[in-house]
This record gives sequence, C-alpha cells and structure tokens, in this order.
Amino acid sequence: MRLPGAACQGGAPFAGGEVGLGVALPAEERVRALHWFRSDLRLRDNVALAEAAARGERLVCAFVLDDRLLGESGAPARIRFLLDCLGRLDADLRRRGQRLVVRHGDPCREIPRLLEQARAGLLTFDRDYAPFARTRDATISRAAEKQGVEVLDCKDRVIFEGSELRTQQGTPYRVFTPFKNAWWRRYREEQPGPIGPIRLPPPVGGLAAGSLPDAAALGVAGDATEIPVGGEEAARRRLRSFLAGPVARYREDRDLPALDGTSRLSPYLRLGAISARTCVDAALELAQAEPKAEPGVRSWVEELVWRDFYHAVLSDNPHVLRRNFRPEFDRVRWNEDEAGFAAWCEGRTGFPIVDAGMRQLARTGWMHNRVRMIVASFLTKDLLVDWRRGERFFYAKLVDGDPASNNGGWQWAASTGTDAQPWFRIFNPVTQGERFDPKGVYVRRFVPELAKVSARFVHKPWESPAPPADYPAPILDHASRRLEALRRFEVVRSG
DNA sequence: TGAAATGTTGGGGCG
DNA sequence: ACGCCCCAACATTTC
Repeated sequence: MRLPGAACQGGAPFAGGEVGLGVALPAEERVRALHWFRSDLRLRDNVALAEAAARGERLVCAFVLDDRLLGESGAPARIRFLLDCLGRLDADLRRRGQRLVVRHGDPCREIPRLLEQARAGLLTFDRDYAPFARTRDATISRAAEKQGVEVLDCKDRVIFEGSELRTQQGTPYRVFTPFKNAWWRRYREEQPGPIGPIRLPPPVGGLAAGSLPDAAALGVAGDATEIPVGGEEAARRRLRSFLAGPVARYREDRDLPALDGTSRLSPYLRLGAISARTCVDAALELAQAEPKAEPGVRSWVEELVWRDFYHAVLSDNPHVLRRNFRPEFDRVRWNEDEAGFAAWCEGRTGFPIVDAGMRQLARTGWMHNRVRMIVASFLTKDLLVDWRRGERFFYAKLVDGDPASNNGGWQWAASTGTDAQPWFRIFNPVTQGERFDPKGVYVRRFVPELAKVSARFVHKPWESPAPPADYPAPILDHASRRLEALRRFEVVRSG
C-alpha cells in the first residue's frame, strides 16, 4: 500500500499520513475539498479522491459534462457508456453519504464557479496527458490558485509517467522494449500497489446537485451498440473472472479473436472505473500464488505497459495527434478513396477478417486487438488511406476509445510512429485470418453470409466453388496493393 | 505484434 | 554406383 501524497506532483505530500488512508488531518488543517472526476470514475484506489478525502473536512464530488468534448467526439456508444458509469458512480456515492454534483458546460467556467460556491480550499483531479486537456487543466489550475485554492493534479491513470522513466541520456523512450524494461525495474523498486479504502467526508451543503442527463438529452438514445454494463462493480467483476481463468492462457489465447481470451477491461480502464494499479497488483499476486499463470500474467501486464508507453509518447510528443511521429513519413502520399473507405467502415471489403472486425466494432463498440491491427494494416497499406481517417473512425466507434492508445495503435500500424511496425511489413488479410481464426468461427460470428463456407475457403470465399451470393467480392487485389504500398513508402528512405 | 522472394540442403527418382 | 534433376523443407534475405 502506498500513501497517496507520493503520487501527486506539485502538491504538498500527504502531511498527516504516517498510517494509511482514511486517517484524517487534524481538524484545524482541513479544508473544504472539491474532487473533480474525469477519467477516474471509481471510489477505490483513486489517488486524487483519496487526497481530497484525507484533507477535506467536507467534500464536493463533481463531474462536468463538456459539450465540446461530447459533441466533438461524436461517439454515441462511448457517451452512453459514460452515462452508465456516471449513474453508477452517483449511486455508489449516495450509498456512502455523498453524491455526484453534475454541471453541464465548459469546465474552465464551471470548476472555478463550483470552487467559489463551495468555498473550497483544495481542488483535486487525476492528471490527463492529452494536449487539449493539459491546456484546459492549466487554465483551471491558474484560476483556482488565484482564488486561493490549492490544486493537486495527481498521477492516477497510468502506473508510470513518461517523466518517471527516462533513458540513460535523460531523454524520453522511443522504443517500447527498453521502456518496458525500465518500467519493470521501477515497478520492482516501488511496488506501487493500490491504495487502501477511502473514507469520504460529508458533502458540502447548499450546493445544487444538478442532474445527469439521459441518453435522449444528449442525442444518443438511438444508438444501438451493445455496450458493456458500466461502473466500478462491473469492472471489478470482470477483472476477477479474467484472473480466475483466462489470464493463465492469455499468452496463447490473446491472438485468437474467436475466444473470449482477453480481459475486456479496456472500456473500464478508459474511464477509470478500475485503475491500472489494481489490475497489475491483482494479476501479479495471482502469479505469485499460481506459478502456472505467470507467463499469461506477464504478457497481460505488458499490454498495460503499452498503455503507459502510449500515454508517455503523447505526453512528450503532443504533435502526434495531428502529425506523423516520424516526419519523414509526411512524404507518403495517401489515397482519397471514398468508396474504399466507406467499404472499410461498413465491413464490406470482401476480406472476411477485415469485415468481421469492422462489424464487431459497429455492433459492440469493441474490437479484438489482433483484428484492430489487421483492419488498420488494411486501411493504411491496402487502401492506402491516411491513418488519421481510421483513427477518427475508431475514436467515434470505440467504447474504449482513448486519444493516447488509439493514436499509438494507428501510428504503429501505419508505420509512422515510435517503435512502429516497419513499413515493409504488410499484413496479408487471408494469411492473418487463417492463422488466427483457423476454423472461421470469428468471421462467421460477425459475417453471417459466410455461415455455409467451409473452413478451407472461409478467409478467401472468392476461391470457393460456390461463393456466397450475398457477400461482396474483394474490393482490391492484395498482392498488387502491397507492391503499390511498398512503392509509396519508398520515399521515406531518401526523399 | 510479417510476407514474399530467394537461397540452401538433402532425399528420392531415374537414366 | 553415380550424376542429375526435382522439389519439399527449411533458412536467409529483402521489401
């Protein structure tokens, strides 16, 4: 267990805390605190909330619905998931004598106003690494400090930040493997387990609670995506069931999209319904008790290291959201293939593994990671469409859509990123399908037109003696597009 | 967290 | 018995 103050940069350390959490400061040192919930929608193992609780004589728990973000993302499934998580967070707070105070509007206006209304002396929130958020948070912190409010901006959504892991030269890591090695080294030193239970101070009286809008009010009621149940309890259940079985086979099963071999925790991690710390700690504890599970646990934890890596990359290189990480790739010419892009979006390219993935995304707001790589390779190397268009589409559809990981994944697949797939490595959608979905169970699940095609032809139905009449013929020839991609990317060598 | 082309090796058929 | 060819299997190189 770790004291919460240790995680907060720029804030006073946890002054009262020789013991664990929940040990309040002496009354005279306590203030009215406002915890601003963002992507940390949980009451357990929440660093910034723990700070507010430990230092607060009274506490306001607030959430601001920012229409700019809601509207801009155009992501109805994720908004519905967010509303579900917020409703459950509010219910959890009410069970503990608290409540979620909801405001609608620009946080730069709403947070200072709430601080004033609550006569708060402390503002806490979890640190966000996206450029837009950093600008916003800096503005709000300045305003709060001008009001005489202390601000604690706490590391919470990642285990280690980029600034905590530097190369020998003191520069940010650009390659995953050394980053990962440094991450493990630091993890062994620090052992950053989850923090203990948080005892919440009573609410500040006289503040309008506001109310959560329903899906209709946010214009997402018509969305039919089959999203998971939100909230902290669902997240913890999911972690428990994953650790109780699938994780032991994770290293072998994670690449097989027909199986439920992955944790499916990404939507919960995205909104902080569960913390990465809790996940890693529980997994490593299992590996300790159950050595057979060790390889699976290790490879699963490494996926969370990728998550830290991409947050670090974004934090140190904010330009990646708009531009190629590696500028030499600016010379690559992309296609304006509207018809091809539409076929890709709608899952009717005629390549079963690609179409199954895109239809899984449309139906469930989630896609198996192996298939994400395949469809991303198809868009960027077969259709030769700019990766940013794929990134935007994913961001609009994914329930787990996160700027850092989404951008990292796309720049990896497009070969334009840090430690990316070398540009001459081009996935063959048929080979990938045959290798990772040998019996076609996954593709048939999402592409019912293929139900009657034998396993032999299920990834290349055009070669079947009786191709299904209702499934499209392939929209392109992979072999020739591959050669075209190699020609297009050639310009990164010299110019 | 590739795939395809090219090179090498070795066994077997066969004149 | 021997050389030659074919080709699968595997390894290496190239993109």
